[in-house]
Amino acid sequence: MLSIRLRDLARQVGVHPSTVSRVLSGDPTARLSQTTRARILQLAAATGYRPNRLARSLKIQRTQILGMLIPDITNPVFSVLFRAVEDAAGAAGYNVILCNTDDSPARLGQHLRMLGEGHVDGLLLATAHRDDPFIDELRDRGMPYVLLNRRRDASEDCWVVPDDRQGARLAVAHLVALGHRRIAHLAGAGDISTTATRLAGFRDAMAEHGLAVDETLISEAGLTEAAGERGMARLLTLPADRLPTAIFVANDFAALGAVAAARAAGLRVPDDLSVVGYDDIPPVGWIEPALTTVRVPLKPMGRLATEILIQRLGGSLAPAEQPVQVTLSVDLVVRRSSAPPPTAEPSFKPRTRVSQPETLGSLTSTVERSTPR
Amino acid sequence: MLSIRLRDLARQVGVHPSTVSRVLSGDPTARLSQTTRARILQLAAATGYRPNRLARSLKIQRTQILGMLIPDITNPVFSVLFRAVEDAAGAAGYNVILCNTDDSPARLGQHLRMLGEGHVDGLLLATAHRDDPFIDELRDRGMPYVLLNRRRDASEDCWVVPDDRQGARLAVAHLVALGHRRIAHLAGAGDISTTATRLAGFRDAMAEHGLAVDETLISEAGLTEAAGERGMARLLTLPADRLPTAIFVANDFAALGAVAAARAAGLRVPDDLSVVGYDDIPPVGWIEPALTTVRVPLKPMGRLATEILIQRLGGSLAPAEQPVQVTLSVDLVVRRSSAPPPTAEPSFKPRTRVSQPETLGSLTSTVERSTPR
DNA sequence: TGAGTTGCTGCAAACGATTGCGCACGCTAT
DNA sequence: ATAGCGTGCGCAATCGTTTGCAGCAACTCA
Repeated sequence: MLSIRLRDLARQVGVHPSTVSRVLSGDPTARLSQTTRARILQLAAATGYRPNRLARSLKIQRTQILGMLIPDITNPVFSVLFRAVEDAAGAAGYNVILCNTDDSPARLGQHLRMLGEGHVDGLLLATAHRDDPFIDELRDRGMPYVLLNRRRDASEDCWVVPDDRQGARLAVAHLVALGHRRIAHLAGAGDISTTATRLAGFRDAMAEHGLAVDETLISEAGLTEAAGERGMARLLTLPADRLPTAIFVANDFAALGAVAAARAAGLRVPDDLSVVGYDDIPPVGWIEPALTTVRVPLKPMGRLATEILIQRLGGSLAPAEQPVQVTLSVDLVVRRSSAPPPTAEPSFKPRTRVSQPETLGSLTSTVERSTPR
Repeated sequence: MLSIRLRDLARQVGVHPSTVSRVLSGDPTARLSQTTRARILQLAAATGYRPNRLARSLKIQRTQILGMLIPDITNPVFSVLFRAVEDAAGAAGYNVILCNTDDSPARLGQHLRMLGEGHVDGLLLATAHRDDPFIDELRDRGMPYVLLNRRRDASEDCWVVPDDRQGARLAVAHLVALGHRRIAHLAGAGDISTTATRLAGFRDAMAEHGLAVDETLISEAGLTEAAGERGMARLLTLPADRLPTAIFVANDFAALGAVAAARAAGLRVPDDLSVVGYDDIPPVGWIEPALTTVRVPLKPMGRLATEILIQRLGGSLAPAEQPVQVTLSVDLVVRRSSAPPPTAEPSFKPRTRVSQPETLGSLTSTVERSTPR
């Protein structure tokens, strides 16, 4: 990249580099004659001069680059999240460096080290664990960041997360309304806020409906399709009278696995077993049966987190500022994987409206057309 | 990011900054006493010193950052591609800035301008059009780049693309072997190399099998689900005796749309209509019926392109070097969306082996288990 | 003893921008 | 005539590194 420099421009116009800099950066305090301004502008346009951002960044201590860490871009949850982040960042003149960690502390640390060496102004983190020590380090070094999707426990971090407690309640309320009583839950890792909250929400919702939680129906499986298969397979070893008639799964991938395992065991979905997933990634609308799931507002989350981060960067970086913590409402998308349980008559209250004063989110459910696509 | 500087370290140890720099960057030509070396290393570790990459980059004229441009990360084709790129880049010590263009020239130009201002060492482009003028500009400015997935016509660019001609032939050979004679094609845009080549390959393959191409069965639709629906709907307006019994679609998204439109018109897939897609994005293995499609080796493509780019960066940047141009073999994944045509008896040669001396790729097909997942 | 070699480190100029400060000029007011 | 002020621009330091070159001691060899 052999490029023309500020100095070259200045020499050609016959002025000092500082003058060119002032003209080009539109310094409002500078008093410049219209003639030199015009000559500089014209020559800059003619030569196609582009300032060297590297030098500029070094001087002004800002790169206009953000870093984003996610487990895996191949997962639609994160690709949608990133897309929203990149759009919002681009609109504000920022670029984004994206790093996949596979939730491995080693890769996380490695990326964080690279990013911490000065090339990024701030960080969007979608990889947080509930007690993540890496984030403390960032905080100590004064690197601005916002957590996305997952958050830490009792922290002073800024974050934007979905209302997972509400999501779990919507799912359970839906299944209960259909007539289910024995409801299982396939949980994710306990050290991740999203899945931990979904589990807690599940327990709460069961209690609110006066249903005892059978601990054998709760298992920590994981968030992959394979994990869902294993978790479901484990449940299916229970004696027939203790089998669940419905299952709420911590995310859509695992739900896909659960459906596969149930079918492999000869069960029909939703006739013999209702399945509710979480996230609403696009493919689950296409499969047979289309999955009932909790929709997480990924795009607004990504946009919001980015705007919060950028605002922090622009403003005073006083670390004493109040952290911004946002919980976004989710909603239930009812498709074809959920139905009344085999033996039961349909619930006498097919559309129960559960009171839940302490959550902000609405309890509305979206019902989608379920015609073949 | 209040950070300790090289100078601070030097002062504490009582040596000149240059000495510290030499120790820390492991300069092989420098002859340094073991004692100073040890003291510097120790203090650096103790203080957690991290060199400022920005300053370093400015000096050495390399940022260790790559840029990648793609239409949309939300499309699995590109998220898998990016994942492979990021892995390969990370292994070589590079970060990657990712930009979505939505195939819009405006956004492309905007991103290219930002990236061209000095923060990236090279570019991976998955957005090329067959006569892309933006790329000429890059070339003129001496910015190293490698095209990925799509390429330009008759150019001196480096690129890594799938063998789309072979892919189209595999698809057609498969359909012909099943007994199909009236085969339609839903094409993508003509100014993009992948889809243009798939169309050309389709024509060639039909000719090779002695089948006339009915031009009314070829339509340029687009690469989205909606485009596939529209394209299929258009075909379905043909009189019954001119309808195709099979359709080869330029990508999986459009194939999904085609399946939906066919069903909406009362056709069964594959009983009344066979559908073959392209790319093999993960969801098409989950849907009902699982889609027969051409698998593109996205991960190897991404890895290879990155390695080529990085090698160029490391070596002499002589622009006179021979461009590296790689075409990767694809293969056919036979699932459930393709079957013999309604009226015909199965082909007498169910597994024809077509000779195609001029392509390098093998003609093997992969047959997947098609049990419900 | 003196010239040449080797081992270690400092000096200072880059890289390409930004920016506080001050100088010189021309104008007005006293 | 001189002080005072506004305008337009140049000077030079700075951001935090890297690196070619020079210099100085101690040691080797004739």
